[in-house]
Amino acid sequence: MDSQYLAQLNESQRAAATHLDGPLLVVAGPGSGKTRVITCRIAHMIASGISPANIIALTFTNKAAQEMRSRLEQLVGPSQVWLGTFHGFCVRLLRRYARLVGLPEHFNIYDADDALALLKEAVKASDFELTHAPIGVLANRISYFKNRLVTPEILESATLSSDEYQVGQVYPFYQQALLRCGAVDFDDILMHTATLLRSNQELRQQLDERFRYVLVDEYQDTNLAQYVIVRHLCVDHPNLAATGDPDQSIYGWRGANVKNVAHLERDYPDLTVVRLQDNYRSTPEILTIADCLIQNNENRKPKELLAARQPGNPVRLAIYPTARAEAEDVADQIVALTEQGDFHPKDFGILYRTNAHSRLIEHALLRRQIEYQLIGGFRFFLRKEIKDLLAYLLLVHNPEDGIALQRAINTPPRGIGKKTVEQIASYAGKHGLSLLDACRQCVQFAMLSKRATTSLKSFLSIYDQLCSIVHGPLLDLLQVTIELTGYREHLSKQKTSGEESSDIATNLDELLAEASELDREVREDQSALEYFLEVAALQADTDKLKSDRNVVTLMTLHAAKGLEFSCVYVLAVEENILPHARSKEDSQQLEEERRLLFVGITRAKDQLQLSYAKSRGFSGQGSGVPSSFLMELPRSEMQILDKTESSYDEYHDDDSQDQYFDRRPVEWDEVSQVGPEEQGDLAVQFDEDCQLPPEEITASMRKRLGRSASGRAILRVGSDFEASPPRMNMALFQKGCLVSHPEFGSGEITATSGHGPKKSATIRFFSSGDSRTFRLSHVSLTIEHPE
DNA sequence: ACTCGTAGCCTTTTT
DNA sequence: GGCTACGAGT
Repeated sequence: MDSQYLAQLNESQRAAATHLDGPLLVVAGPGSGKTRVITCRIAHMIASGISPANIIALTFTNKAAQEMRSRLEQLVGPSQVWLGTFHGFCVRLLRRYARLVGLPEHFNIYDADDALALLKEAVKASDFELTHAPIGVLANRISYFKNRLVTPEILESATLSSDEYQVGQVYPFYQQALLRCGAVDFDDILMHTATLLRSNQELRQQLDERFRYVLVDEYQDTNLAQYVIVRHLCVDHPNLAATGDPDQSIYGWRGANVKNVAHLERDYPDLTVVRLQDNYRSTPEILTIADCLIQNNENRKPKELLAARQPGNPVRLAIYPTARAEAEDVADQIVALTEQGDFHPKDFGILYRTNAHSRLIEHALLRRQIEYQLIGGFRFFLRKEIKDLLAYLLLVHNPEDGIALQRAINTPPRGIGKKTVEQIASYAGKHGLSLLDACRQCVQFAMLSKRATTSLKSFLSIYDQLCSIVHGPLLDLLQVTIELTGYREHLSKQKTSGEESSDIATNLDELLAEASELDREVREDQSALEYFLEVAALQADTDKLKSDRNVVTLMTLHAAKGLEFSCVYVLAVEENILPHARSKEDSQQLEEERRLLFVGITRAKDQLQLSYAKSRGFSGQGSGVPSSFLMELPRSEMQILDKTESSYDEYHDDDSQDQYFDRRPVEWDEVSQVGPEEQGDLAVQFDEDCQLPPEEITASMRKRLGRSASGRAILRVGSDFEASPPRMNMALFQKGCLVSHPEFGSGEITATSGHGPKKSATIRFFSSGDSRTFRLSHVSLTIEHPE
């Protein structure tokens, strides 16, 4: 029975899965069967007599938790194992022990919008001018503080750089405001929990005892707060099993600290480390590319990716004239591949750096009537109509919630304007009242205009009626809210196009459906309302991703972590986009960007295309410069699809959807030889006479990057190693040399560094004036002899 | 108090 | 290209 599922595991997987007591670190490369190991391990633990109630497994996303739960259920059926996200777990704890950290039990959870609104108020209240930092930056800084457990109190006694000074001034005000509203933001959820565990020994011991076996997934993405939480749960029972991959650490900007992985060895000297290096997901071609890329990270322990699969297709690097062409071609490819019947829509994942990049590809897919699901962007619960209604529920749940009140008080518009709210707020401030109580007193003492008083009365009456049914079914509560507020009438009055209003109606229905579903699944000891609000606050959009829908998936690289697709397209691999412009100053951040691309690449099972466009529609960004990461990839191992020199208009004519076929005259297997007309074009000139020390020659030099005169797509595969490997004298590339780069044109070498296969040259290009550094073994340079 | 128009601002990535 | 915040008009 035990052996049934253990037998499916390889040796190291089994070692990890059968480890019971004591600290364990599983370093699991992409596609190495990590989730399977975790679920098998839990199953094994239960089979070995460990009570499921003593086991907790923490993930970052609900999606990951669900995946794990369903796979565990396949093995052992429903169990009492605590399986959930960090945030979900922490909220549960905080609900129970709210008072220990100074929170009301019915605290509300603020999403980014609410938190930002509150921060704005706090900034106003603090009387500091924000001439320099935009509010968003401020919010990020505060978030960063919180993730590192820097409380306002600590901040007081700290010396701040001028950069941090402003944040230091505003942060305490913001935190006070949250407290007054009886609310927490996302970061508070972790920070308060860490505080709770740190300052309550007894409770800590209790929980340590209760959760004797702790599993943490994606450990490389834990921040200090999460580290502290986990650490405090694993003192008396140090049975912590962390799984992760430092190469997939992509949340440093959110305070995640890869060093937490290394700290495990410090904290637990008897740590058992298991490495899962066999990759069952991707073809060797894809893994080679991934490996070449990630090796460029200096700050990294070498790690191998061992391909378990048979060779497949080469990875493709596609170059497009415009972002539009990129989108259209990718869509064409998907049409072609699905029509051939080899792939289904659900096999495709289209990944990009920022949400904004989804637009063009969405258009392209829409026009071809390819169904897709877009992950990220705006979440369901962030929609205006949803938030409007939720504001009432939040207020009913927690009367202190000033942000919710301000949203609800005049939606739908009932004549309570800014001015009135200001008066109420100032009255509340003076008397130390919540906004809601201030409202009541203002009505009672008739302190406002008659009109405002009447409106306020009706608002308060709605509120009171809702409160009276708060313990009933959630569905009723929502429906009564809609009725009493006249929300539907309000919507129909709005001048929205038919399409939009039907969208909104659908959203409302969906909300009601969700509510009635929660009514059914809510546990006895829990308030349906509270549960609902938690779900609304903590459910990310990625969680709604449904792998059973047979549609193409679009999402950011971040959201793609943990997923896999047969065919992956990574769009806009361009300088200032994939190494994002804002991450280039700092080498740490740059490496994180590299890991991000690594994550993208390793999502692919069978086919992978990386692409960039020479021009990308809107202003400034991504001026068509390929990502420096692409320079780190061996062209010899890739297929180049260059669509830049063809006439895009011609290609783009309406009924030209077969263009993709037309322009792939060369099949995968036929591409080893170079046509005669192209030989003169060979990008690399070889000096046959020159004797080289062997280390000056690398396999990667045996490459050919070709492009036909007509500019038609030329496919090259560098597997023809036997075909007289040409030798190039790297010594020829010296400072002052004039060279030509296949993608950037002519330039001058301004510096060289390194030796042997690592030798690289810095080139200043004449056209752009930019300097870039290339590893010579990875780039095809032509030496230009000035005649 | 609300609606409509425009100018300036953006733009990472997410629980 | 898209949204938001702010301002003038009703």
